[in-house]
Amino acid sequence: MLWKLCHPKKAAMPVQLLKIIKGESETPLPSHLQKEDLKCLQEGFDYTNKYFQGAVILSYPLTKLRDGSDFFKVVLQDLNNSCSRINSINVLIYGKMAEDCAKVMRHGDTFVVAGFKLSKSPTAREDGRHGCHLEVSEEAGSGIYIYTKRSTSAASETASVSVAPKYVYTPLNHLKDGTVVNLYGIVKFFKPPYVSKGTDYCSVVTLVDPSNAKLTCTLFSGNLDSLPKIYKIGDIVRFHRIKIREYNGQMQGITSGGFASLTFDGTVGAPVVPRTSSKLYTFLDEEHKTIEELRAWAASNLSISGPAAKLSGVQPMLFFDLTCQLVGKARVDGSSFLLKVWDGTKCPYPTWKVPVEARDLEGEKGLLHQLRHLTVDILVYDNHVQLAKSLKIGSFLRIYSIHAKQASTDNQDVSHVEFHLHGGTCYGRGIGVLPESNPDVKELKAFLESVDLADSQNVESMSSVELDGIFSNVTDLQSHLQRCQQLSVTVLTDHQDLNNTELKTILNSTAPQQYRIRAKLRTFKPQKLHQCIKLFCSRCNSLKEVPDGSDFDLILQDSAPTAPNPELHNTSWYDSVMWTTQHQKQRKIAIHFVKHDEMLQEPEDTLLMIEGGTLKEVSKLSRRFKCVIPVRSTEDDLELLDLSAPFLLQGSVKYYGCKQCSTPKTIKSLSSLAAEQRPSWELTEIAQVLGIVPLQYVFIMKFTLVDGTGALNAYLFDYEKFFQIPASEILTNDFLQQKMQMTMNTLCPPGRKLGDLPWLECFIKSYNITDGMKHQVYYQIFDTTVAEDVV
DNA sequence: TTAGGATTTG
Repeated sequence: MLWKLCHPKKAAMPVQLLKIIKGESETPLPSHLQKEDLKCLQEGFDYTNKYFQGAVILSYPLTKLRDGSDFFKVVLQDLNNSCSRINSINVLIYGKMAEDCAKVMRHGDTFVVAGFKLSKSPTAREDGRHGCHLEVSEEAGSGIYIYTKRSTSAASETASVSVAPKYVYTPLNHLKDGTVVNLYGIVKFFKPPYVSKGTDYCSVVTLVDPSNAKLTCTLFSGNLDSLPKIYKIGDIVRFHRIKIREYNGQMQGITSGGFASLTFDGTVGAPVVPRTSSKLYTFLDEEHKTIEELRAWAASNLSISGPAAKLSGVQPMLFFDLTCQLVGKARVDGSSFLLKVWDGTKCPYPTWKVPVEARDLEGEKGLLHQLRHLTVDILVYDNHVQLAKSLKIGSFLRIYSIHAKQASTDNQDVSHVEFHLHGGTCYGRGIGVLPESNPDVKELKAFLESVDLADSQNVESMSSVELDGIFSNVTDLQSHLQRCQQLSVTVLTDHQDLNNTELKTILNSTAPQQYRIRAKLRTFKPQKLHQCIKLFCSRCNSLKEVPDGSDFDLILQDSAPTAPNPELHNTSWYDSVMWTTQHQKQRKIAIHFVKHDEMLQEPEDTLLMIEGGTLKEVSKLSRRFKCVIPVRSTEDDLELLDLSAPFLLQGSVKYYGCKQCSTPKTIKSLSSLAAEQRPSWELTEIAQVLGIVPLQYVFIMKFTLVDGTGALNAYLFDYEKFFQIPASEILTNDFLQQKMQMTMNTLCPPGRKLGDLPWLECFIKSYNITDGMKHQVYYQIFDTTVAEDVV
């Protein structure tokens, strides 16, 4: 059966039409609805989840009530009870539904009325119909489905038209005991679905909304798929037909018949795509707006914690949520089960390995071996075992509230970290499977693909037990180490035909010249590696320190009092949204989404400009969108902030402009890029149209090289080539920092005698610097890179 | 029916 959802073009139209294009003549009704026969209809019963079906035998003209609203009356005959004395009933339709029904309905159509109210019919004596009539309206959450035999315009296929119910949503501070309601809420806390002690899965969800009321819901379902697909705090849910009860003096939500949910990403600007297992649901433009409003409210009124921890950021003794991929799993005993997972980063502490029988370990052997230094063992207990067993190798998981337990082994003083998912569901402890479409999974997948597996196989980081597994005997191991010591840990990317020159010869020669050398790295500066990253202007050749994030925060705070100028909103080349925070100082935030061909692009391709945002908000947006430009309003255009602040953020990288060389232009200049065929939003292009000379991130280090004939200091000036790490990314990437630290440990292993240091093959050039009367020769490393088996 | 938020103690 093929359903087509015809979305209303304008938000003003409150109904949605569903048409069947091909297939059977009968349309399935929402599964929570139960059929009620005419003879069973009795006053005083709840017909919220019931429906009555009959043929239209009579209809009255559409009229208006005194208050101006529409009213429409039809008579339905119960075809199953055609021989009963009373076989017809009046249906009174109010409001917008009346108008819609009058428009589409014809005599002979089959009419389904769902979620109605039953009242005494004042005309029963005269018309001889049922003693009660049905009352139907959008406000009551009613639904009307009309089946018709009429042919459609093009083909004579069976078409059915239904007027979908319009739902009324109750704010969380207006909930009453014993009612069944529809509601929206922002997830403040949740327990991912787990196996209850009864027959169903259970999920506990606590919601908040702008009324500031809180509601904890206990949801049960035998079908895992029909529980809300919540992945993180801050997600937004829409619940239909949730029952409200009082428990311990507080309102509580609980699943009732016909419960249905939609879940949305709570991030401002993210696509509004509902997550649901239901194939048939209503979602109107109006509701789209509700989601956007809730997102904006949450962004300014709730503190939703940042990204979850990576293995590289594990803090011993604490609990954390981990987004990861399942590589292996194994049975341990009746009450515990082992999951082997990775997230591409390396845990900085020694971690335990749970001993299991090789035959019990499920997963691809080759991959398990290849990733052995990056995977961690998570032991899950009790109620989590059943779910853990059912997980598929390769799937992406979010494991909530893992305990990083610090422990030491009896025979060793060295402590290690153990990962436990204890029994119970306190603090949302549990396991959730994330779909591949999840943005966090997409990001993780891309990262996992970028991980160079050679990184983790550095001999330095292996224990002797692990080495024993690779080298079958001690002789093998020794010869491997010797080979490592003789081979160069760096290689030339050019000039391989040149012969080596001794350092003594170079020191005694005039500059400028170029040499190939073979030397050892005795020491280097700075020892604190983060200090070697600088910003470089290639126009004026100046070097600057990378500003601290707090500088940027201050600039943002300083510009916050300049309120966004509404006259600059929604131009031909960008769409704007603005809202005001509700806590403390009322702060106005505006986001301008740059369009292409009058359309918004996917977030990952979108450039946006933000006014009034905090550091946290700006950083969050830059992770989701391609480019973020912080701006402020003037009278006639948006402008960049002070050049001490980044003029552009991409992912976690902040790009700065040279204060000496830049002449910032108005933001309007960007519209020329937006109009391009395929705006690529490249840093250099954006900088150019904005009149900015961008500063480049570089590694600057001083290497003290020795070769037995002499020692010289050579500078390393590198964007990416030498370490094979982009200088722009290392400051915000733990993994790259570890990688660089490991590389330096290999080039210059701490605590080694000179004779035990590895050889470096380098290309250097000498040059003259004259500072006043002082003349000096300097050396710089170039066309050299760290050897592949080192990084 | 189940759970009803508020870390296991392996």
